[in-house]
Amino acid sequence: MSTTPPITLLPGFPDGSFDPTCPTRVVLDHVTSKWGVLVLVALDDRTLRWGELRRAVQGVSEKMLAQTLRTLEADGFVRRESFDVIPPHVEYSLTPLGDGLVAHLLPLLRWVSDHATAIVDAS
Amino acid sequence: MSTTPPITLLPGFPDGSFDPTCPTRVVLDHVTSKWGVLVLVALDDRTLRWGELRRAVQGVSEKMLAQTLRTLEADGFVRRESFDVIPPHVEYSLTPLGDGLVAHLLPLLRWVSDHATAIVDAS
DNA sequence: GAACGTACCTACCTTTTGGTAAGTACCCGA
DNA sequence: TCGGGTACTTACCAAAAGGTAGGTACGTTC
Repeated sequence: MSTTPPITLLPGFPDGSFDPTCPTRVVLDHVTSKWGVLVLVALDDRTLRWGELRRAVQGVSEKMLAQTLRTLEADGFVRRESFDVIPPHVEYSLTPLGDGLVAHLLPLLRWVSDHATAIVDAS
Repeated sequence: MSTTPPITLLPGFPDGSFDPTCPTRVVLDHVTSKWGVLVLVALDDRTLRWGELRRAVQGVSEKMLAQTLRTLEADGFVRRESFDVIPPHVEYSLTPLGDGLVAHLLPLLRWVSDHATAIVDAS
């Protein structure tokens, strides 16, 4: 009660999701990075090659796609399978962990997609 | 079939959520901005004052909190109520639209929170 | 009367993010 | 042999994001 009131953390998240050093923050930043959501949702229920991903996630640069994929792969959301053939062939898909994440991202993106026009028009 | 194959857009999102100029992208960027998710979830089911929000969303600077709140208010997710008293008193809460959004953000944050430690440890 | 709390805003500077363009290595079709 | 397609990486630069520190205005408390 003396310096800063110890009252306000966050109900329902007693584990410290709101602590800046918490792993939740790190993972949340990866997922909600500029291209994270789009790449993950693009891979929902299907396997795509590098070039297909680029065309699916319109506007992403090669550099950003590579960086995003590396992060998501390191987190265990995306599986990269490389076939050692002469014109390179690489396939990207979701891991079971990625499936679990995307199950929550899809309804979110759907909701945003449904309301976006009204929201932008109003502001 | 001639230049770039017209095959790959995104199934389930024929409206153009993956077009860089689409409103969905704009709103998604606001919501998934560094502090957007945290601020929105902090306001779930309760009204907070400026100072309470700062303490709740640990690590946010005043500048960023103000900027985030202005964006979310302009989008119609957050309501700002200012009482014209001499020590300033301002309350922030979710609008019905904000409620709808947070309904999807909560399970996402819960999932991330539940898996974050394992994910970070593995990478 | 000095400090503190309220809710901000502004200028300045640094850090991070992201885009562009080029390069790599190999093969295939024209 | 020239260009195109495959899947990237790297260097360089611009833009955006974000932090710090200060200021504002007023009243209450010490």
